[in-house]
Amino acid sequence: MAKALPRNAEIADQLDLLADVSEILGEGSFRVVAYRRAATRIRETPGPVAELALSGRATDLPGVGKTIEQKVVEIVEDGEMHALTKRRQSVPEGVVEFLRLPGIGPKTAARIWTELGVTTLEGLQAAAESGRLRDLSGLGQKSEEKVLKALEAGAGRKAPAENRGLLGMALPAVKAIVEELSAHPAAIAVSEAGSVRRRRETVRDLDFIATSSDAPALIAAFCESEWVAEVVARGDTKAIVVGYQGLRFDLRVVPPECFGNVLQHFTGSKDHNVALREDAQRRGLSISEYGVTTVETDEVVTHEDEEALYRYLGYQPIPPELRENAGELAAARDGRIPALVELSDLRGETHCHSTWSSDGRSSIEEMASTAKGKGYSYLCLTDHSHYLRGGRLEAQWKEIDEVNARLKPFRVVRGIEVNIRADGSLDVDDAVLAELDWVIASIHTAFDRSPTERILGAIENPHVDCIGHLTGRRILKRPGADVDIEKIVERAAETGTALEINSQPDRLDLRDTHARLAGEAGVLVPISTDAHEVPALFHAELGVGLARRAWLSKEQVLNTRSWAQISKFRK
DNA sequence: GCCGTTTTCGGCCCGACTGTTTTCAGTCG
Repeated sequence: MAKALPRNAEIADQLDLLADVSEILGEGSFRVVAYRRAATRIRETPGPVAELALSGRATDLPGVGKTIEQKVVEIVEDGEMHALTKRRQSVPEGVVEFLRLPGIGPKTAARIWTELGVTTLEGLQAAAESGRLRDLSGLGQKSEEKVLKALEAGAGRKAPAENRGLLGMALPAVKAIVEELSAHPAAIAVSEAGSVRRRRETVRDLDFIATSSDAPALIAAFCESEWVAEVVARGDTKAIVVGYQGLRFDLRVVPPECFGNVLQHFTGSKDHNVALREDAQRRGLSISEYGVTTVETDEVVTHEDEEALYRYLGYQPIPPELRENAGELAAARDGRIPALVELSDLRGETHCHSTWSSDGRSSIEEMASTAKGKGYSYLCLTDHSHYLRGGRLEAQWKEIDEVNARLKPFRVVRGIEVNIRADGSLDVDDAVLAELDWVIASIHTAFDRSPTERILGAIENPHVDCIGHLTGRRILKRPGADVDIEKIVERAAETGTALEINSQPDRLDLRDTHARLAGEAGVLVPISTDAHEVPALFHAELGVGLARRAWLSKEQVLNTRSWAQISKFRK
């Protein structure tokens, strides 16, 4: 068997570590920024970057030049990045962990190491407790307290991802707060901001921007809401509170004339803003949250809304979901931002369950009438295959027919979710699959046993219409199968097999970069909920957010079509 | 180390906050 190529995440981690270590060693900061930028780009690339590097095409990625490409090749050919190996020999491992503590950056970490001789988190704790940390100029008692507090909370050892929550958990709260603040008499405009507005799959702090006729009154309403468990900070124009679910909410009230500038700034992403500002700077403009300054004349222009701001800077307005510095600025400059799919474009559900699956909690009729109430015209009922053996499939069809008779012209489609076994076979015979109107094939077990080959096998089956939750990941819990996304997308496109965006809050699978690749290849991507009960049908909104992050338009999303149109698309 | 609708060399986002300081470096988002 050929040597496995390093995953993009591993390459990116090594570059980030190289950046950390280099920074502690006091090396040129622009090189450090370059390492980090390349790491982010590589982490967000859907296909294997190692393969690109080997064929000399990694330099096509923005932020990756000849030198970094060579470093990737080193990982493949020598099993290590030499620059990293060399620097790690001079910097103790524990010193890198100092960087994760609040208030400690590379300069401070280096001084704790070289001036105090402390090289471990335990040593750092001891130094802080015995008051030796304040021996360093610039550090005092408060610094010691902050370090101790963070260490006691387990910081340093914890991966940053563990502090994040699912978008699906935060979004309902965010929408409720926007609604509540908007209804306040002192509110003029209220918007969500930050990563939740970009619909990132996980979020940490939740940001709101508002304009108001009476800022302190709006701040007061925010801080005194009944869902607030703790007020962390409260001023006249800014407040931070923590809700009972443990989420942190941050409200800023700003003057109406610069609402667009502030909202743009706090929506991010950081990388998008940096790239936007660099681009502007080359044209003699300086951008901040307060406005756009023409450097030569010192003239400042502010904007009440974001669209006007982007137009002033020479771009098409860029939807928040695209602001990740992944090509959106060049596209917006050339007028190539697509019209992204919207929730209201969906016309049906393509993956859901009922009480016919033992983990389902709602009846067929409950699911169907809810879908109908949402304005859908069809719902593919795709109960798990193993609950439909021994005549149960026919019995289920009888119930479907009865429901259809009652809900006409709404249609419940006879579908199934078949399991792709560990050996790659499907757990339902082809003869049975041939009788169904919609077949989803999914991996549910043995994610590490040749997942790519098993999925490709399912794609080749003439009865399989769609692959369910491609990688099987559970966000913040398990990483999902390491699939060869390019190969899968290619065969899916050639065979006319759909690849779903599964909207379950902890799945969101295809993930954004994979869905973007699928869309570019011409694969039709349904946005499904995989709902096992009525309320989960409303998770479609999360899938739509993901599809928008993947640059997908209405035309690229399968279930923006009628069932008659989809029937024609089937193999 | 990367990059170019002024550049293949000489640039590289912007401002707030913190803790420690009498003017600022480091950190953070």
